[in-house]
Amino acid sequence: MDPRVPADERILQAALARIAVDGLGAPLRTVAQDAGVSAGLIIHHFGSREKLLDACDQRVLEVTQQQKHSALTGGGGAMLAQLAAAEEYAPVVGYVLRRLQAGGPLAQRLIEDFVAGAADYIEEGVRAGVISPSRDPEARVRVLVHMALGSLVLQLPGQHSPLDLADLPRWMREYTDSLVAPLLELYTTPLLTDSSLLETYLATQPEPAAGPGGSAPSTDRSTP
Amino acid sequence: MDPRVPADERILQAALARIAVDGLGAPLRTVAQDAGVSAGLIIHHFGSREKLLDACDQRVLEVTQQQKHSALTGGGGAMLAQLAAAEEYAPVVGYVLRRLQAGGPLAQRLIEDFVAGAADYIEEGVRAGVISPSRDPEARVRVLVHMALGSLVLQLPGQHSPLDLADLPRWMREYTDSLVAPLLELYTTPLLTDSSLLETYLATQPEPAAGPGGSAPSTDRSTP
DNA sequence: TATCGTATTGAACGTCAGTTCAGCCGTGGG
DNA sequence: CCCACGGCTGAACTGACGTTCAATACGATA
Repeated sequence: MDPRVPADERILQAALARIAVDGLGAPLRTVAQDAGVSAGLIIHHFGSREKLLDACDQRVLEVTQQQKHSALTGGGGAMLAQLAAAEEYAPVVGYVLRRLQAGGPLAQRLIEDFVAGAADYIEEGVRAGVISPSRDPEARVRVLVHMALGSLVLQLPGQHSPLDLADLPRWMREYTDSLVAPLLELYTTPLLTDSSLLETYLATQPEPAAGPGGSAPSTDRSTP
Repeated sequence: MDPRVPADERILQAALARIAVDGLGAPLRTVAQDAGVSAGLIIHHFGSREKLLDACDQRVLEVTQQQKHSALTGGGGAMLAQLAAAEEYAPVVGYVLRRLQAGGPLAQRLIEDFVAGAADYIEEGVRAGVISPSRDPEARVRVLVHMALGSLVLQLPGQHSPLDLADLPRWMREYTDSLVAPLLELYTTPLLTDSSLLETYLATQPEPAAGPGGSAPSTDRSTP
């Protein structure tokens, strides 16, 4: 790899790409080889494997924060698709997908970020009159984002099958394309012909919670 | 564990439960301890760790096949919730969630099974008049199931955080409950106020594919 | 030039996990 | 009674991986 960029940066990028391809749990030595350095140097710069992953997480958050204004067209995952289209970001997107797949704190954090971003976008749509208002906008956005990201994660190859980074943009585009038609139909024509289900359900439920957190389940992630 | 049931069966059940709790990659020795046998005996009976997982997969398929007629109320994941409610099945459900999380062939297979099951259920709803017909029923079911299962998988704890089996029924119920209100709204009131998006999109697309496989992307799982 | 600190390496270490293997033990048949 | 055999164990082997460490190369500084 290009030795003009400092070793620690090379290591970070190699780690993002390698983990995107091989999944979390990619061996340190593999990352080292990709970066053209020894395994010991990674420890020297980052302290431990864990810390290296922390640095990757940090980098990811920087990139996604800076891209926050991106559109969430189509249900949520399209921001990722859009990012992945700029091929320099493919490693970051692949890493994000692997993180979402693996679960854990960063996954939750990223999901919340996506929810927040989508909330703004959806609200705009509501103001513009192209999206229906909701009784519980927070809960609705949460559901939409969970479904969009979740269905994307389900398409990932196994944790030990490689993810082809060069092919990632095409792959994501292909999948999101396959979703557009049924999603548009689903979001245009009501799935349920009878609104009595909703009404009777609402009749038995209290008003949607007003405070932050909405109707999400317990946030205790330790014993779900 | 009860020594009246044969050792190989005890091992299988221990493996299902332990993997549900600790994720795939739970050490053989841990499973062995749970089953009250030595690690060597697992190899003796199943040949290798890989083969043991194959046996678990087989067992899962038997259980889900036999439960195929279950309802998919609420969007798809509810079959799992229903199964998990019968606490003897909690290990199987946990194992399925771990498998879906990890991706790979069994995950794809299970998803396809769920799609098939949901297709029947949805079709019934359409005939009964409570669910709108679709231009592309297969694609619609696929999207619904992917979204339902995907959002569920996203809620799982990290692969190395334990999943509390005893709490699984309550946990799943809590999550699906939190989905009911926004989902009912989403499926009763059109999200998009204007059908022109759908119409203009359909105008640029050919008829939905008629053959099996629908509008799914390439089925090549090796290099997505 | 001498020196010091930083970057970097390659070998070695400890651990963990899957697998192998030699043997033990109880049971049923000769 | 003896023995063979299948279930079963525990120790040992092997490979992978994170981490440590002593040694080296290099560049800045006095």
